[in-house]
This record gives sequence, structure tokens and C-alpha cells, in this order.
Amino acid sequence: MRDRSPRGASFSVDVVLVTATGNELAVLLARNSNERERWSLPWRSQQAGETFELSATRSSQEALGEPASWMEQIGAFGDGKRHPSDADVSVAYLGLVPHETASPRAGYTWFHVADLPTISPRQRAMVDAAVKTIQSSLDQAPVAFRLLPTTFTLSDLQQMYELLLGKRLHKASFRRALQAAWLVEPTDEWRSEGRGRPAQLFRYSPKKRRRPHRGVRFDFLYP
Amino acid sequence: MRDRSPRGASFSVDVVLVTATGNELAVLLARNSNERERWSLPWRSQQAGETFELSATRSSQEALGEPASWMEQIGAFGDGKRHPSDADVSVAYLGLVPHETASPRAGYTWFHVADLPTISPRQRAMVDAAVKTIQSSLDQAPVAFRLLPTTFTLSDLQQMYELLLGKRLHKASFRRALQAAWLVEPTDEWRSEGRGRPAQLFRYSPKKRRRPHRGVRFDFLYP
DNA sequence: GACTTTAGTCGCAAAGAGTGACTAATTCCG
DNA sequence: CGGAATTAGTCACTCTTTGCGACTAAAGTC
Repeated sequence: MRDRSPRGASFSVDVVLVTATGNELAVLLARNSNERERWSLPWRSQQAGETFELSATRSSQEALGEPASWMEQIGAFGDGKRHPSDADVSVAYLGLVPHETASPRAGYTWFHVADLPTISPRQRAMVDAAVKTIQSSLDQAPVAFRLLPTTFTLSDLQQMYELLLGKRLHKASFRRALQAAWLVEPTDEWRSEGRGRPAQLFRYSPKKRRRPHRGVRFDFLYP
Repeated sequence: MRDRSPRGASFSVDVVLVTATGNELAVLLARNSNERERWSLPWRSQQAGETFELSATRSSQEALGEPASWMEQIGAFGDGKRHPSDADVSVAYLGLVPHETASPRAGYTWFHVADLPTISPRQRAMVDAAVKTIQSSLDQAPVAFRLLPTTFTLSDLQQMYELLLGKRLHKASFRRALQAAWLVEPTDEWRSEGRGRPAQLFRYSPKKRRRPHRGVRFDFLYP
């Protein structure tokens, strides 16, 4: 990832790997030895015959030893802002990683999104866009589930939603909505987390259901 | 737009200009004289010091004489699919145009999205992504309003939503939701469209309102 | 055994959304 | 002219969804 192609890459593929550590989002950065910025997002200059998404997945493998549980293109970034590579254009991907499987290899570290070190302006824009993408697709895609391990308690799930939405949710309402969506199924395992009643473990397992038959929504404020 | 840079462009900016003609969406294509495909989306190879969005706006100006009323990046497309330019990567933009202001210059023609001629596979993917973007951001951004002229009747607006959603809506429900959203204000003009009672004209003019205080939505089906 | 903590459920009240029927203002046509 | 047809705009009823407090359940703590 860090070796530059001799003729100067025309574009790069960068990946914003995100996980949720307890009560904050975190982004994976790579340490640079000889670059102007000490840290950067994982990136590669595009290989011939590789799709963008494959490049992003390779970066994830390199950094964490496994692919992200969700990968999605954020967009193209350029516009004169500096980048660790010589690339004129960088294609950014969002990758979600459950906190459990998220053990970075040497040279990579998780940083809380609220407390990032300096990175190139272009990559900074990617991180901001990634967080926006997460929040805006929270109710359109199983984002929260991809940040959790394969089995989880309903309280875990609710806390993840609260973290991503940035607000508290009412327990009964949350579960009622979840039931109606047919998204989880119970396992026969229970988890006892110190004090309090043990919680049943669930697994993400979306079932067929009729698409809710709703009218128009005007959910935007501006512009 | 059609002249190739001598050294081969490394990437292009393509724009999917969309309008709504009566009861169908339409996309603007440019006629090619000496290309393999007879038609293509408007595109430019990137100029130095130009942002992507500016390139897209320039293309719109060239094709229609004015900028689109809404411009938004769709994403980066590449992955080995052929493109009219030599570009390895193409950055695609969606541009919305009200049907009234949508008079193409010579060499450009509107095509119904359901009945497009052959274009390069990469550009075909952009058109599909553009339509998806329109539909998915219909309740997140004033897409329908940007496809209408500055003043319109509520029936016009409802018909636009019906076109974009692909289903009929109930008049009373539609208006109730619109009222609650504080998005339009009445003008003092009325339009008499042949038979039937004249309709009042409205203008898009979103007002401040408290963000509706809603819980979680699980609106996705898969995966 | 009483208290605390976390899990999970129930049921009411308020808000939201689907729907048919109604009134209003205009043109069409005999 | 006068009634039918057509489009605009509103009302009121019902059913559904959602916010929320209160409750029961099962574990640990002291």
C-alpha cells in the first residue's frame, strides 16, 4: 500500500474502516514512516483488472486480516486536495467491522472519530462522508447489525442504534419495531453479564415480509 | 466535450441529466458522430483546477444553456467497462432539470429512461444508479421540487411524486403530510387548465420546523 | 431476605395515516 | 340556460403506529 508506482498513480482506492468501540465510533488509520502526515487511511493505487471494491477489500485484509462485513462506495474525491499518493482522484469506500473481529495488524490503530490525528484533507473529507453515510443509511441497510458480532443481545443492538443515532431510545418501542421488521431470530443461548437477568442472544436473519405500505414522507428540512 | 485530450484522459466527469416529461423520466444524451456508440451521456475529461461538480455544471450549461437545479455526485465508475473517453475512471453526477427549462441544444435529445438507445455499459450503469438515487433520496431531499418549475399546483406535485414512486397516492393524505412538513407556501396566482376548477399555485419555500421526533425505522429488507 | 440491576412485556393514550364522501369552481354540450 | 363532467380542495371517520410509564422476571450483592 505504501509503495508508490513509479509513473505516479492516476487514482487511488481508499477505505474508511469503521468499528464501534463501546460507546464511540472508531476509524482505522495506518502509520506512515516517511510521509508528510504521520497517519493516513489505508489506500492502494488501482491494480489493473481489479474492481474498486476488490481493492478496498484487499486493503481491509491487509490491515485486519479479514474483509469488512459491509463494503460500500462513498464516492470520488479530488478537487485539488492533497493525498498521500500522487492520485488526482481517490475513490473512497466505507467498510464496517464488528468490534470483536477488529484486531489491527502492526502499523494500524483505531482512533475515535471525535479525536482523529491530522490526515490529508482529502482523506479527512472521506471520513466525514463515511460517518454521514452510516447515519443516513441506518434505516435503509443493516448497518448496525454489521457492526455487531453474529450473535448479540437486544440491548446490545439498541445501544448500537443509540450510539449511531446519538440519542436514547425507548426499550419497548425499539423492540416492538424490531419485531414488526422480522429481522432477528432468537438463538437458544443466553448471556449473563455480571449482575442482572441474563439476556437471550439473537442473530440477524431477515425474513420475507410485505413491504410496508406507506405514503409519502417529507423527511428533509433543507434546502 | 467530444475532443479527446492527446495524452489520453485519465478520468472523466459524466452527468446524467434527468427531467420528467409528463408521465416518464427522461435522460439527456448527446449524439456522437464518430464514436462506436451513436449516443452517450454528456461528459468531459477533467480540466485542471476544476472541481468535479463544476465540470458537471459546465456540461449541463453546454447541453441546455443553464445549470441543473440540483446536482449531486452518484459515484465513481470504472471496473473495466468501456467508456467513450479513454478514461479508466468516470465520476458520475446526477443533475435534475425542470421540464420547462429543459430545451436541449443541437445534438442533444431527451430519451425516456424506459427506452434508451445503446450507450456504453459504463454509462448505462450510471443511468441506472441515477434513477436509484432519485428514488431513494425522494424523501430525504427536495428531488420532486427540483423537477418542477418554481411555481406549481399541488396536483402537479402529487403527480410528480406518483411518477417517481411508481404508485398512486391519496389526495387528502398527500396534502396532509405536505402541510405538516411546512415545505410550500401559496402564491396569489391561480392556474386554469382547461376544464375543472382552477388550482392555486404554490412555491417551494421550506420553513423552520422542529425535526419530527421519531424512533427507529427498520425500512430495509435485505441483505 | 431485602435491595439493586438488567431483561423483557403489557396496555393505555396520543399521534399518524388510509379512505370515502363531501363541497367548490370551472368547462362542455345539448 | 342548465345539467353533466372534470378538476381542486376539505372533512371526518377509522384503523394503525408510536411514545411512554408501569409492571413482571431473573440474576447478583450485602
